[in-house]
Amino acid sequence: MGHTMREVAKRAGVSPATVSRVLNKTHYISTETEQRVLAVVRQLNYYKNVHARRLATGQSDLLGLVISEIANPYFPEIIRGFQASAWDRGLDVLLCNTEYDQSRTKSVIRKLIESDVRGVAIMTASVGKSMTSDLIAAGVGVVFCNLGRAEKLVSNISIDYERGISQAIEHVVALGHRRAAVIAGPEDNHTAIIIKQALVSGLKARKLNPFPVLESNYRVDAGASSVRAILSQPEIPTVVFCGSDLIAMGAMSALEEAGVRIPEDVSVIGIDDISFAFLARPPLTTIRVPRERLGTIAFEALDKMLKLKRRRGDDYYLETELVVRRSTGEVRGCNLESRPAWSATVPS
Amino acid sequence: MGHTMREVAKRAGVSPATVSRVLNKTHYISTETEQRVLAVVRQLNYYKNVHARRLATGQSDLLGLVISEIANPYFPEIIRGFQASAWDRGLDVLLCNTEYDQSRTKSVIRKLIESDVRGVAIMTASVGKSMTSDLIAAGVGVVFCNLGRAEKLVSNISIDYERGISQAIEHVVALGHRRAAVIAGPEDNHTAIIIKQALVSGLKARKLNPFPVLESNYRVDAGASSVRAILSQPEIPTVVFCGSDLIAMGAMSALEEAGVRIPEDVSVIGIDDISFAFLARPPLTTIRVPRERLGTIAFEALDKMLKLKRRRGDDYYLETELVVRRSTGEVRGCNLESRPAWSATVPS
DNA sequence: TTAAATTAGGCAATCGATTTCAGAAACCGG
DNA sequence: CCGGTTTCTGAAATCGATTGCCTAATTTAA
Repeated sequence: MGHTMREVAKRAGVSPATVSRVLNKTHYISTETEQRVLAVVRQLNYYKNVHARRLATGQSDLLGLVISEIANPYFPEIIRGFQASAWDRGLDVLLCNTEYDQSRTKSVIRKLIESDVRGVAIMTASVGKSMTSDLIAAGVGVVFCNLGRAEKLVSNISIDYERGISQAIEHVVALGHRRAAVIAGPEDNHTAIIIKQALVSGLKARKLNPFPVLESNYRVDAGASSVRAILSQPEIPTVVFCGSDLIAMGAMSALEEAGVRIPEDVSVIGIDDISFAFLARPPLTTIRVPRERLGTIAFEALDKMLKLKRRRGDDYYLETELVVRRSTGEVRGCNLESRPAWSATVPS
Repeated sequence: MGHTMREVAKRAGVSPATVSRVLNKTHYISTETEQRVLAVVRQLNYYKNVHARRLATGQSDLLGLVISEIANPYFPEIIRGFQASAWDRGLDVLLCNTEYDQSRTKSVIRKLIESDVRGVAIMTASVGKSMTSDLIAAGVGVVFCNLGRAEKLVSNISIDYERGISQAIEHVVALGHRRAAVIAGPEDNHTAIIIKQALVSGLKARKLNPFPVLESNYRVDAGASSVRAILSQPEIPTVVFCGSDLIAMGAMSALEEAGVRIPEDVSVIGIDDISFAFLARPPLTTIRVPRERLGTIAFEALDKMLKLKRRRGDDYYLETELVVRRSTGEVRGCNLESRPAWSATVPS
């Protein structure tokens, strides 16, 4: 296929060593030779072989980024932030999705080690910390999101959900809400658990005892059955806190289909601020998680850790904040007589 | 960091060659030796180095997938289809985004060649065919979407928009619509152009002269200014065809903010059927493009082409179909008196 | 019983670039 | 004009795995 460095060297009348030095600017080379070499490179349309390079240098200008699922709208901004930073430093990114599958996760990690990546950002919360011991053992730096604390070769980025959540609670309290429900993410995801706990304890602290507290998944149709369960309660909440925007949009969709108006009858709040949150009807009030920044910081955490001789990681923190749109509104007078009508339209 | 094959060989009392053969199952090895080697591999927690492997074999179990932007919800399903198929065959995928940037596209292609990928799927329509001549020259197989025809080392997948579009037109005609507008995608994207032409000619064929025919981009806030332009016309269309779901959702959002009801006042139709289309309010009637399948076929096209000795590509075709949801409805009596009210609410 | 075939596994070249070491050429102050 | 730098370049080892060629040992066939 392509030409080798040796060929370039021959045609330019120099040694391969010189070609390498010209291409990598790693040594004094006379301008004349340099030009000659570059001319041949252009003429031959020469491409260097990264595999050979990586083998020779023992370094692999590669970083791993592990997410759970490419179709989940939570991830694109993270990927973009991470990739952009990596590219700036001349590093490449190997994007891996676990598809929520254990064995697949294992082989993804194996692939990353075999590829001799310099570091790995694990941005999905469905990967147990234990699965990564092989990475550490192989000397690969790791950065987590919401999982454990910094140690050797491990950094962690904690997202402070409390702040955004307490803003959100103040917001709905100010609007007069007294009855709140929670639809949290799946139990096997530790970020979902953190969010749920923050939601429940924050609500309790304001004497809004959330009920019911349900669990959902991260699929697009999530929230529908939860909404059904909520609407079948004797007392319907006036505001529903959702563990993610996806859940919130699913919930809004199901609520509307049941004839419940948002925010007149029920307010809905999401978490993440995915790009579609503002295209939702009504535009979704949500707690923004700075995901592009999360990706950037994940890169920087790795970069810093790998530059250090003793490769101790750091702890990073990221704030969240409330974004008020139109899915939340003042609670209306307690018109309980309209409730039976909703119940009637709810599929059994 | 990790151990080398030589170490494994030494400990197992065999030659590196044997270890390689055991690991790759490429030669007769006695069960006994095999077990001994595998035991050492486990004990040492040995990982093979893919770079060395690729260099030695001159083959790179790597495929490239070029998209324009990870945040665009058009791509996730394509990526998933492509990646899944590749994984099944033991191949890895290098995901590259052009970010709609020429120079970035160039360096992405360079990277792919340097990585010695076996083939590349170019699924963005913002890459000119000319940019890929280097790939062909390097002997890398390429598969396009909606771009040119099959030739040596080149396959193409054509998406047949006509079918879905004509279904959509029949649909709105049946609902009594006579005035249609079009908001197409950006002019620098040839898929957008194809769609626009199909839309306009299909409409004309049914004597629905579309007006106005506007151009938008693929950003989330697209369509807003187009909607403004449409609402300021003396005659407002009863149905708006959009060049993508993203545009459609932006348009719906802007329409609703202007006090126009969907579908009572204006019907909206999108293209793609992205995952959010059915979470839109109202759920979006759209023309489904089978994107996961597109990814799968892209892989198969490459796989087949690269297996052939004379590496001629093939032409593939993909059908589209109308998905009717609730953003389209019967046209109402011509209540022109309500038009000035809308205009009044439109920001100038 | 001997030739041929099959099975097992080692030796060493190879892939394509990087990099250490060392040598040649040019330059410079004294 | 000479020893000492400085600047430029080449030879060759190296990275870690693969694989063609070969040798032995064992089995099979004739």
